[in-house]
Formats: sequence, structure tokens, C-alpha cells
Amino acid sequence: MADRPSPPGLAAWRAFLGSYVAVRDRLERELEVASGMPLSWYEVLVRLSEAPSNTIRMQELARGVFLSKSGLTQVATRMEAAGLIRREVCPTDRRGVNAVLTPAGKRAARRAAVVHLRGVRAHFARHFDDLELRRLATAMGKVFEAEAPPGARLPGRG
Amino acid sequence: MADRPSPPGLAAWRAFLGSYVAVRDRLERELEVASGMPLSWYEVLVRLSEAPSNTIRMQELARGVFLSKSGLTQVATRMEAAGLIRREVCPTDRRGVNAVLTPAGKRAARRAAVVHLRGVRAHFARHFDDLELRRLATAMGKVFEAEAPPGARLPGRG
DNA sequence: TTGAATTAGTTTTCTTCTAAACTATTCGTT
DNA sequence: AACGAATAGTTTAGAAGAAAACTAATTCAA
Repeated sequence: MADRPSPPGLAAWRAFLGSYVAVRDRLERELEVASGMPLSWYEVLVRLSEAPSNTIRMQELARGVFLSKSGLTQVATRMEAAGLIRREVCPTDRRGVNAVLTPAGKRAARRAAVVHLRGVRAHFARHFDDLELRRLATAMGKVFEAEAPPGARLPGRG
Repeated sequence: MADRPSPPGLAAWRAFLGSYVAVRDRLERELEVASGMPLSWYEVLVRLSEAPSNTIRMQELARGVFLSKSGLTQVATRMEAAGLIRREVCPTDRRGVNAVLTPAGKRAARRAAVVHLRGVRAHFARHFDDLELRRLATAMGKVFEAEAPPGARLPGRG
């Protein structure tokens, strides 16, 4: 194996990097303006919305939203203060903590989803046809599986 | 136009997001270990290496490396202290400042490039064949053109 | 040519994130 | 059982970056 990417390989990486930054930035600003909520909060809400009993252990949630454990603790503290989630000691392992979506959190998630999904469509998906989107999902999923830390998992929908 | 992405559209976005975070994180850590240099420094070095006279105005450099102007000022201050770049008042517009690559900066750029390019190959490009890489570069380039702020530009190589 | 508006960069302030240190619980060995 | 190792989360300390306030130079209009 060569130790450098081919020219198209490097060009693809650079375009990937640039488009990620551009799209993420737009989604972040739109969500902030429309919902007063940072993208990290939205991601927490989505994972909890999709989880059985709207409940996830902190550790697993941290992996799901790509934050360090201390980072998630801090996000969770703010979201708890805002009434969107609550935390309770895990009944089966008293070291653990469950993050649980509150009714207000559910409502906030639904409202934010409208804005966020419109943005994903307008700034990302709109640029491709269905075949391209399927190819992209497959290709990026393969990279994720190979490169993400063990235990990381892509969510199903939201 | 629908106001939500199709399921493959959303799946593609999520896989895109996840794989970006995973790959970027790996490249960042590898570069830090091997060169003691954050990725933001490397990106500055690359842009300067590719520029005529190894010189770029702060403003344009900030756009090139996806940093705010204050963010670049701070990065540049550290890199100047490390001897990798210097800053000089722009002769044609005395409001402006040129960032210039030093000889030490050139050497550091070459050394870091070996590590970084190996990483791009191993963690990103390796997962695709040539056709896929060309498709990706085209697709992502299109998104970048449409979504990046005015004046942003993808680099040619490095 | 003078003054207002614009532009370039830096400084200051604040937020967010990571890593390391710390506390508490559980697991695993003997 | 009991001790050490591992695991879960929080707290603390520190780095990095964005936005706003600020300084200085240039442009534009009258």
C-alpha cells in the first residue's frame, strides 16, 4: 500500500472536510436561531427520543453523540437545568446514571426536528439524487465502521 | 420541495457526520503524536506552502483554514512563537498583515505532511476505489460550492 | 480635503470541549 | 469475605475557538 493518497483521494478528503464544515455550520446557526438550542442538545434529544423508554445510560449516550464523558456530563447538566432531560441513578448498577427525556424535552425535540430536518434537506440531501444518497450512505457507513472507536454506533433515524 | 430529507438522505447525512468525526479525530491524534502539532497548524502550513511566495493575507488565510479571524490571530501568534511563520505589515495596504512561512515552517510542513497524508490514505481514501473517490470529490465539491460562505475556496493539493 | 463608513487585524470575554484527578460502586480472585 | 482492579460519572483545570469591542488604515462622498 502506498503511503500517500492518490490525487483524487486527497481531493475527495479535502472536499469532504470543507463541505462538512460548511454544512455543519449552517445547521448549527439555523437551529440556534430557530430553537435557541445548540446542535449538541439536539443530538442528545434525538438519541433519547429513539431509545426504549426514552432512557440511555450516560456512557452510551456520550458515544452516541460523539462527546467525551465529561463533555456529556456538562451538556446534561445544562439540559437538566433547562428541563429537557432528567438524570436518575441506574437501578441495576448504582455507579451508573440514566438520562431520561422529560415531556418538555419531547416537545422541544419535535420542534427542533422540523428545523433541523429541513436544514439537512436544504443544505445536504438536496444536492443529490436518490442513487447518490444511497451510495453515500453506504460509503460513509463503511468508513464509520472502520474508523470510529469501538462501541460507536450510527443511529437509525431522526 | 419536501421539507424533510428522504430516509436515505438522512442516513447519508448521519453517516457523513459520524465518519467525519471519526476520521478527523484519528488524523488529529496521529499528527499530534508524530509531530506535536495540532491539525489547525498543519492546515495553515499547507496553505502557505502552496501560496505564491509562501505568503497569504490573514483574512484570506482564515477563510482557507475555516477559522474565524480572531481564531486565526491566536493560532498565528502561537505559530510565530514556535518559529513556523512570521507576520509582516502588508506593503500595499497598511491595515493588512501577511503571514509568511519561515524556513523552519517549510521543514515542519514537509515532515508533518508525511504523517498526515499517510493518515488520509489509511483512514479515508483506502476505503474507496478510484471511481468512488472521483465521485466523492465531485459530490462533496458541489456541496461545498453551494454551502460554504462566499470567498471560501478548496485548496488544490497537499 | 474632511469626515463618515468600511475594512483588517487584535484584544477581550465567554462558551464549549477534552483530559486528568477524584469519588463511588462493582467485579474478580483468592 | 476481602482486597485490588476495573468501571461509571462528576469535578476541576486548561486549551481552543467564536463573537464583540476596540484600534488603525483606507475608501468614498460631498
